[in-house]
Amino acid sequence: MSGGAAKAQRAKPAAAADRAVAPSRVTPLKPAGRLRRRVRRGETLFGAGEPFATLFVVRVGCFKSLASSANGQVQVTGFPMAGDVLGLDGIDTGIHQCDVVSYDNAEVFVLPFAECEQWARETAHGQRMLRRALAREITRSHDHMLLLSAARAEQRVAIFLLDMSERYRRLGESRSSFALRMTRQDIGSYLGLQLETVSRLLSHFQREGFIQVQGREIALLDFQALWRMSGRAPDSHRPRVEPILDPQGNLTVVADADDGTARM
Amino acid sequence: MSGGAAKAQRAKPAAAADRAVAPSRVTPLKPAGRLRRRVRRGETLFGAGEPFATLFVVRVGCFKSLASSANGQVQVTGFPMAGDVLGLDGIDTGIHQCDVVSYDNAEVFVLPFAECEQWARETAHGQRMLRRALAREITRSHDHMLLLSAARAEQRVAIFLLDMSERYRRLGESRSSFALRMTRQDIGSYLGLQLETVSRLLSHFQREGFIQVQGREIALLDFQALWRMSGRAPDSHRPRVEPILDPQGNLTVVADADDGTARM
DNA sequence: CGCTACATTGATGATTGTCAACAAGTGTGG
DNA sequence: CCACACTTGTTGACAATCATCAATGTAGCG
Repeated sequence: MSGGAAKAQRAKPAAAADRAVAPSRVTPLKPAGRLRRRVRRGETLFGAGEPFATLFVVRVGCFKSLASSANGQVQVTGFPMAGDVLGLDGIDTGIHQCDVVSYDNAEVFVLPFAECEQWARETAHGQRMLRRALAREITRSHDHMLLLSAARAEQRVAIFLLDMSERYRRLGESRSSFALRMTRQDIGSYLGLQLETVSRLLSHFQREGFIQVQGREIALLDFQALWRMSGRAPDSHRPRVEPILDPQGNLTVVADADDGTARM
Repeated sequence: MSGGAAKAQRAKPAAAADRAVAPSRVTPLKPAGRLRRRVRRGETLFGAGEPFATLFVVRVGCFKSLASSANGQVQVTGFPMAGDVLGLDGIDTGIHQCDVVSYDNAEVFVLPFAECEQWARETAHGQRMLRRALAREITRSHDHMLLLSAARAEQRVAIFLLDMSERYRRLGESRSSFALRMTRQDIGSYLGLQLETVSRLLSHFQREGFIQVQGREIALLDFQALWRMSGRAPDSHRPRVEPILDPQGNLTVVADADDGTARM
């Protein structure tokens, strides 16, 4: 289905390739930025074991990424949303290590990895982008490992809520009222908890007046209390990250003034 | 001390740089491979918050890497040993996110990141090496996250023992008898357990006859039983990784036949 | 409307953390 | 050489957190 749509778009890279230089400093990424793929609710963008060929950048929608161990257990490792890069896990071995499944009818940019490599080789900015995407994934993992090994259930859920809030805020939506896309089970898997524990703690937070819950509709009422529960400082800002999407949802690159080889 | 030694070696990159082409297919990496740094027992190779300038490859010794969260809690994220790459966590932000501390009197290769970047830009192999080092870190993290969120204490310890065994084997040492370098507390931190739990389970495995423990001296007696405890399949081999050190402990690169730009 | 997936809540127990005491090993200084 | 402090490791008793099992409620969807 949408796999067919993707194929149809993949069939015309040459056509996209001959749009040559763009003069502005911030330019849409070409030709890769032209390739898009729609992913329908519940559909798998790529699966573990499949050969790795392209990276993706989420344009709209929310996904879950699943890491599965040899013995067959599965864990949600993240909830990629607009602006996040997908597929990095395949770079090492050439085989995807994760499943990525869409919660919504989503749309992603398709970045054939061969082009990414060339872009990285030819431009300092491309190199930096790719490398940072990888490194950020590492620090993200470390943060999550800390949560999984040290934080208590109450903290985990509070951190999850604050994290989602912050991500929605960055996407220009409300930070205090949003609809979660994922089930309690997926949240639990992500946080290393059982779904019942997640449900109980959400109810608990609601009784305390910190949040309001109605199924997947969440309203954060008392950020200070949530920060207190989370055991973190409210000002524990991650270093600022240059967004990969412009406000219109287009893939952008910042051309380097000092980069003579940047001629894509 | 060892910082001084490193500085003295850093002072002569030009001298090393003019050794031109090596004819063999496997060549020592130059000039970066010439730079080494000694790290003494208990010394910090680099610390979180320090500016990132170089990558390291462990030549001899065993380290622990520590991730610390904003609220001050610390977790051991790994036990880097010979052949492992250190410092990748600094690439994203330019600031190290981890502390890395040596258990032994160790020695590392110093790879100034500017040179790594150039190497990556100029050679396909360099690019691949760097990217794979990053991506491998990601899959390693995912594996560990699975362990932290799903495995029970018994499984974690069994997995830890089998993992250490496999790593010693790859370094050419015995896979069934080795001396751990780290304390029970560090093992516990790494596995998301209390030190008492680690100690108890080691004792338990010994009573069952799976292993023999004498402080940090470990002998694995029944691999099959350990695999059973671990809940994993014995054949769950990670895809083979080209080693970064040759048997003599020198840093090596494999020259690409198909890489015209590989002229370092 | 009924099926199905998802969510909530309660009761119970297992796993593991916490606290505490003690043993063994190591290094230091008198 | 011994006494001493200090770190590390072991083991036990107990408590707390969270998983498990089970029942019920609710919302979406053909």
